[in-house]
Amino acid sequence: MKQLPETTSVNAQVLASLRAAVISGELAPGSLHSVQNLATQLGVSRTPVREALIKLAQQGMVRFERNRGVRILLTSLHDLEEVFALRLLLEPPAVRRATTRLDGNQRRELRRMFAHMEKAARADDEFTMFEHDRRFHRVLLEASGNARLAAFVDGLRDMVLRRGVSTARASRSLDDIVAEHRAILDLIEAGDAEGAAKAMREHVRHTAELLIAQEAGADLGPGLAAVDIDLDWTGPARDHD
Amino acid sequence: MKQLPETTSVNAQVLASLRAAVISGELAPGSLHSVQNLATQLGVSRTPVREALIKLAQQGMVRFERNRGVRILLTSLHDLEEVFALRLLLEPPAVRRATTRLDGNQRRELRRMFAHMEKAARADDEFTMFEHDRRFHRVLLEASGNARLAAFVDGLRDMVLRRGVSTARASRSLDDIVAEHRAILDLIEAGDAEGAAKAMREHVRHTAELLIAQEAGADLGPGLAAVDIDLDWTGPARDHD
DNA sequence: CGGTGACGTGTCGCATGCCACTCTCGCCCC
DNA sequence: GGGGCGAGAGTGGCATGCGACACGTCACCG
Repeated sequence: MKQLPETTSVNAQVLASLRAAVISGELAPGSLHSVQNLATQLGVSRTPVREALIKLAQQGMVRFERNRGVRILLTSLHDLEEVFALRLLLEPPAVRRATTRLDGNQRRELRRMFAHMEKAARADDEFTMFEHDRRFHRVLLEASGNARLAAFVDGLRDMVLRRGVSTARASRSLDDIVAEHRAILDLIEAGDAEGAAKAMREHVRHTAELLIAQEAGADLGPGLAAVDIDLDWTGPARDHD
Repeated sequence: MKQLPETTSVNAQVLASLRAAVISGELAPGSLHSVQNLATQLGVSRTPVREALIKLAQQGMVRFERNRGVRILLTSLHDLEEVFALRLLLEPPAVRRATTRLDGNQRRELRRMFAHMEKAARADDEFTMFEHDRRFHRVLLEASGNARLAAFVDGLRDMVLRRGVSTARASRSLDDIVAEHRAILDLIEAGDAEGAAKAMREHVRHTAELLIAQEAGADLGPGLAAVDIDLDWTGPARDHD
């Protein structure tokens, strides 16, 4: 038997497909779909589709509307604020912790992800870039030793991807993004937990500001992207830099 | 028609029942159950039970084992560490934020929850006490304006309840718990965001230490509850007080 | 001509059928 | 008597049946 034991369940495949469809915008935000239709398109029955949608609903990507269909939820400005406020609270401490706990495999994996990011950036391959960006962050989160934290933050990224993938380019080059990750990686390699945490904080904050400014601009028309939002709940004294 | 439109779906009822059963220990940690059995006991079909279990599985309370049944997961020491590390990272900033954003209704609700806690403590009604404890925290989390944060932290409490409800009494009286909440409430009422955040931090940390020490004692035998755990990832310089 | 109500279509939520797989237990062979 | 194996019961995962409800349409009535 050469048949590999890696028989991914139908449910998992459907979940991946639907998640990708929502993120890519193939299922437009705000639109309504029936489970039956989605099931037919995916070539499976309604059950696994419904179960996958339940999971997505728990994550906040869709919402069931009784006897009407399933609504693809849109990512509002407030959603972005929530996501980045949480990432600002969680990722820097996770990196601080990860720096001292990283084992050999994780360190190697982190370097590998970063290398892929660099390569993708040189090739101007946006999709691959963000793919490994996400995995870079995930390795760090898992290295913190807190699986719940890792899963939660990783899930938050889905919300952002829908807005971010195709728009981030406008305001920040792929090289800039790589540079921010390089800073984080270097400080981790140097064992500077505090510096790495601070670098991560700046990275997340920077990303947040660009995305939110852009989103606000898109909502309110061009030119008035300066919205008064404070994402950073971290400390007692906040000075808007 | 006086029939209220509040017809809770079967799924929601099943979800509540199963969650309560897991938390109360009626479904013992580590035990295996079939969907068919649970459905029969609840008087419904397999479908809503399965869907509710999928939600619980996403939350980490149970796990599906193919062709074997549904495993009720146990809360390990490490799980408690994860939960409280997250609560320490999230709840103090949430309270800091909530203090300045609390509206009239929320403030009233907060006072009401606290009053119920006091009353339950006087009546030595542990269950009602923890019920309103949870709602007290939830009001605060929601007042922070971050719904994702509120939902996430509230979900984390399920993990703790299973261990906490029947054991917390051993090391801390209900009055002590009320006192910690009174401190938080007073500082919020006084508009002292920083103080309230600090009080919340101490409250969570205190709860964590008691539960974890107790759990570690239960696991390793009595007398060696002094386990080296640092939950607090918050800042650069940690001094174990 | 405008409003209203009944009907038809489409949908979810719940129930049930079906299949492949796992585990157990007892029988049969050695 | 002991050990291996096969049949049966039980399970989750997927497919499908079924009823109640929401909404759009259109005919009918005022």
